[in-house]
Amino acid sequence: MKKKREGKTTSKIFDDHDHGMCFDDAIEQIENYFLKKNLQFTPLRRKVFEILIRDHKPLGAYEILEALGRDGFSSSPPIAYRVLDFLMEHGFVHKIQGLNAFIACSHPNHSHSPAFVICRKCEKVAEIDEKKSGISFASPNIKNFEVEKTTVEMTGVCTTCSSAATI
Amino acid sequence: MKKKREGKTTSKIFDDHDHGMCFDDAIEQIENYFLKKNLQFTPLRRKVFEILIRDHKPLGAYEILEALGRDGFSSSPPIAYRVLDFLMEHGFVHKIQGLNAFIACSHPNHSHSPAFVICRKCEKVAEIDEKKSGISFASPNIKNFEVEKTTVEMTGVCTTCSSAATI
DNA sequence: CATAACATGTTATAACATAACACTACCAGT
DNA sequence: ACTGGTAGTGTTATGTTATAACATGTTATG
Repeated sequence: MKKKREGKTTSKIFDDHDHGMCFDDAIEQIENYFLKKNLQFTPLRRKVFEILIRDHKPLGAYEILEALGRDGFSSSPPIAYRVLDFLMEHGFVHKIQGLNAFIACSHPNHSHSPAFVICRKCEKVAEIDEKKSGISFASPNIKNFEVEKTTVEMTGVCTTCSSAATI
Repeated sequence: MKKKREGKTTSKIFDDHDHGMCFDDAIEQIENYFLKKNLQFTPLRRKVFEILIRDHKPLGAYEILEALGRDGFSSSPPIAYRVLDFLMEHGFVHKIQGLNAFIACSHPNHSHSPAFVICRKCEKVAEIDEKKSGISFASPNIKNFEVEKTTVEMTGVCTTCSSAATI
């Protein structure tokens, strides 16, 4: 394995929601959304989403595949990538470019341009609002260019990791 | 090839600098920087930088390797990745995460957090200032987290591509 | 029930990236 | 000059991430 993605520790910014609640809510929200949009929330799609929302940390496609395999699903790469693409299209999953990994959306009811804070030591990731981040997309439209999608990732070290150890 | 990276067309935002000038200036700037910092601007490093600044478009590591091979350098993967890492450390090259590609820095004299505008049709990329982008990092520091590096990429369609064809 | 659209399965391979080690050149201290 | 350290490059092998292409199954609909 190139990286471990274990997530030993935790910093405040990463803990501002009730995760048990988040899980149930998230499942309900995605169910409602799919119903409303007449999309199929198939067992495979449900499983992939559950794997992601359960851990609520970024998982690589091949980690998701392993989990699928353990749960009796097919685990050849296109399976994961297709479902992930689908869930991303509808905003329930985001890709963390800096980690080549995928994470369940923390704010599925907003139509938002997500921003992520990534600890390079514990690899915990928080999805944040523009407001909280101190970042602001005052006008996401640039002259002569129509922006369709924004990627914003902030990498650094969380308090817990920085206080815990030698850099 | 998975992708072509041809860059057929052009939109205003992508053309706001004199590229001939940019090339010479850039070489001079990097030379001065290396001199000042007592770093070696070796033939290999120079060549990689030239390849990138010459095209001034994002190139994949393996495209750079091909170019190195054509110019008589070794072209095994670590060669490119090592030099690219080195040039990135010093801010002369950036990685475009959305394309798994590398591009020479357009503003090497700023110490900046670059932002990129990427046309998903022609794959042209522009590096922009915070100000021009309408984006602003009002306070890149987040409570309980020290941001070391930001990734900002805006993907969409440039005017030329959108006016040229059916979406 | 035909058929179109969608979903999943499978094989193979492409594209991207790093580990580990070898070799050379150069410089500093003795 | 010898020694040892550092930096740069070269090489082999392999690890990791992602997609193409095609087959099969499943569902909704006329």
